[in-house]
Amino acid sequence: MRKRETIRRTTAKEVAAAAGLSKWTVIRAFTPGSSITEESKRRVMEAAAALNYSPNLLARSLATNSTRQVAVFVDDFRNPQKLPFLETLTDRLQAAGLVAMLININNHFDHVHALLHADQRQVDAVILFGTAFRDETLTDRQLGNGMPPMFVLARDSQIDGVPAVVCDAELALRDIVNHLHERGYRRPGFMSGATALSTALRRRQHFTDFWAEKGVSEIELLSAEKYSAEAGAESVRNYLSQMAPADRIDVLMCENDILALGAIDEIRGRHGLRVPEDIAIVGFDNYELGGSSAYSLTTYEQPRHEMVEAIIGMIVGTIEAETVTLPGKLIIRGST
Amino acid sequence: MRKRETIRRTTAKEVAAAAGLSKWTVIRAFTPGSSITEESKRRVMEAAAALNYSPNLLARSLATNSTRQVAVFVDDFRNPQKLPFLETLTDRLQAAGLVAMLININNHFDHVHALLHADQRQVDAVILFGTAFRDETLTDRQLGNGMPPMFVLARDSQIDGVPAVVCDAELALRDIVNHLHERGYRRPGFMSGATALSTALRRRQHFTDFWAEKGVSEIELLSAEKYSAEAGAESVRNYLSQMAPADRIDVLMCENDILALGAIDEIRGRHGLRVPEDIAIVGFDNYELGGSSAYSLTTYEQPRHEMVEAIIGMIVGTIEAETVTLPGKLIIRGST
DNA sequence: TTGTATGCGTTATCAC
DNA sequence: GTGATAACGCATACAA
Repeated sequence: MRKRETIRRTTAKEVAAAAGLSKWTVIRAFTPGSSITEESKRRVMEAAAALNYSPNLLARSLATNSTRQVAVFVDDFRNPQKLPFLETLTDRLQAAGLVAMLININNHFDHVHALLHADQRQVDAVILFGTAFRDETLTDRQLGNGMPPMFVLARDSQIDGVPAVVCDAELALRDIVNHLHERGYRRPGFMSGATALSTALRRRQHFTDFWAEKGVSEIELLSAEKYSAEAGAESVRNYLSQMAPADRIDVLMCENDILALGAIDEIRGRHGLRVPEDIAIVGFDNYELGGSSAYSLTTYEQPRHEMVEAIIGMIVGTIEAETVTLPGKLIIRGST
Repeated sequence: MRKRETIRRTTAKEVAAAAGLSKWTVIRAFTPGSSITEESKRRVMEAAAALNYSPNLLARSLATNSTRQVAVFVDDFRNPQKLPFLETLTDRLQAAGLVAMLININNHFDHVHALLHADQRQVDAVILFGTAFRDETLTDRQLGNGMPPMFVLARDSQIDGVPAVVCDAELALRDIVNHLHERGYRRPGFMSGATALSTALRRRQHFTDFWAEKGVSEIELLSAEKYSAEAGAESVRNYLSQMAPADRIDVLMCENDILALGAIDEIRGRHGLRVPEDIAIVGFDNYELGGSSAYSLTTYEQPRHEMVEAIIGMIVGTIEAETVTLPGKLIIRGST
C-alpha cells in the first residue's frame, strides 16, 4: 500500500507560521461560530488558500470522538432494488454531512466480523440494509459494550433495542388485496422467493389474511428458488404444467418484481396466455423495467425517500430511535 | 449526532494496566511479527479479552498515515450494472484489507467537492467508477498537491497520469461484428444512449469501423434519450414508423442491455415482428434479465472480476499503475 | 480575542 | 524483549 507520507498535506501549524499567528487561531478560522477577528480570519484564510490547506478529518475524528461515517451492511446484491436505495441513502447521508462505508456481508466477511470492524473504525452508526443478524450470532456482550448504534433498514429488526425502518407490509397487502378483489379476481396465488426471510413470510401472511377477510380462504402457494426472473418463470412453469386450466388461479402476487417479470414472460411466451385476462400479475418494489409498456406491471412502491430520511433522523438524533413503519404506494398498471 | 464518548472503548493503556505490562507491549501483542514473549502475549490477550479490547483503527491511521479506506465515486445509479460491480469491488477490497467509502456524485455533490472531501478524510485512493472529470474542472494544483491517487474503473481516463481499467472495446466490437457477419446480417444499426460519453462514442466508432472492413459502410444510427428500456423502445418505435419494411435494418446493436430489452419489447409487442428473424438484437453488459428465456439476448460481458482485481492491484501497488485493457466475452443467445 | 497546555489512541524510534 | 519518548493533527479547557 502506497502510503501518503510522500505527499504530505499542509497542517494548521504551517498555515499559522505563514500567517504569523498561532495554530489555534487557524483552527478557529475553520470552526464555524468560534470567536475570531475578521482580520485574523482573513489572514488565516489567505495563508490557507496559498498553502492549499484543509483540516484533516482523521485527526478531527480522533479528537472529537466522532467520525461522521456510517457503515452500511449489505448482503444481497442480487436485488436490483438495492441500487436506488443506495443512491438515496448516500445522497441523504452526504446532505447530513455523513458518509457511507459500504460493507459487503458474505461468506468471507460475516455480520459479526463486519460489526467488529466497523466498531474498530469508530463509525458513528451501522445501518443493516435489508440484512439482519440471526439472534444467536451476537452475544449480549458484543452488543452491549461500546458497539456503535445499529439500525435496520427495509427489514424487520430481529434484535431487541435495535430499531428498524420498514415499509408497512400490512397496509401494502391490504391495498393490494382490495384492488384485486375490486377487479373481480377470486382465485389468488402467491409466489415467494426465499421463505426464510421474515419480511417475506409477513407479506404472505398478510396476503392470506386479507383474502380470508374477503371470504377467500384458499391461496395457491408457489415458490421460486431464488429472486431471479428465471426462477420466477420456472415456478410458474411447474405450476401451469400440473394444473388443469379450469382450476387455475386468476391472479398471482409475486414477492418482488423480478419474480413477476419472469412469471409474465413465462405465461405469455411459453404458454400463450394473456396477462391479465388469463392470469393477472402483481409484483413488489416498482422496479424500473416493470413500468415499461411491455410489462406494465402492477406493483407496490416502498417509500424510499421517507424511509431513508427516517433512518438518518434516527442516526443524527432528530427522531426518536424506535421502529418506524411507513406507508408505500400501490401502483396500478395493466397487468391487473 | 450522538457522540461515542458515552460508550468509551477500552484502550491499550487500560489493557496494559490490567496485564501489568506497558502499553507498548500490548501494541506488540496486536502487531503480527513483532518481538514479544509467548508469556507476555498470553497475558495481554487474556486481559484484552476480559476488557473486550481491540485496536482503534482511527488512531492507527493517524499514526501510520494510511487509512486503508478507498473512496468510490459513482454518478449513475440508473445503470443496473453498477450493482454487481459494487459487489465484486467491495468483496475484493475487503479481502485486501481495504474498505469502500461510497460517494454519490450528483448535483449536490460534484466531483471536485467529493475529491476534496475524500482527501480530507485521508483515503488511500479514489476510484472513479464509471465516472470521469471533465478536463476543465480540476486545476493542476488540485490534482498535483497531495491529492490521493486516482483510478478510473470501467471508463476511459480523461486525465493524464490517471490510469484506468477498461473492457477492451475494440476486441468486443470486433467479436460482435464478426459474429453478426457470420450469421449473415448485412444491414446493421446502432443505438446509442448518451453520445456525450466517450466510452459510448468509442463503441459506436469501432462498430462502424469493423463493418466497414466487411464492406458495409452504411450504419443506421438510432439514439435513445437515456439508458432506460422505455427510451430504447421509443427510439425503435420512431425508427420503424418512418422506415419502409424493405429498407429496414436486419440487426440492431444497442449500447447496453437495458436499451436492448426495451427494443425487443417494442419490436415484438407493438410491431408484431420477430427477433431475430425480422430484426436481430445485440446488447452490452450481460444484464441478468437478458439471459431469461423470454429475451435470450445476445450480449457482451465485461470481465468484472479481472477488472476489479486489476484496479485493486494498482491501488496496493502490485500492478504497475498504467491503463489496463481487458478482454470480455461475447455471449451468444437467441436474439441473433 | 488570542495563546498555552493537555489529551485523543496509536505507531515509530531509540535506549535499556 | 521491554519500557520510554516523540509524533500524528486537531480539539478542548483554561489562562492571559
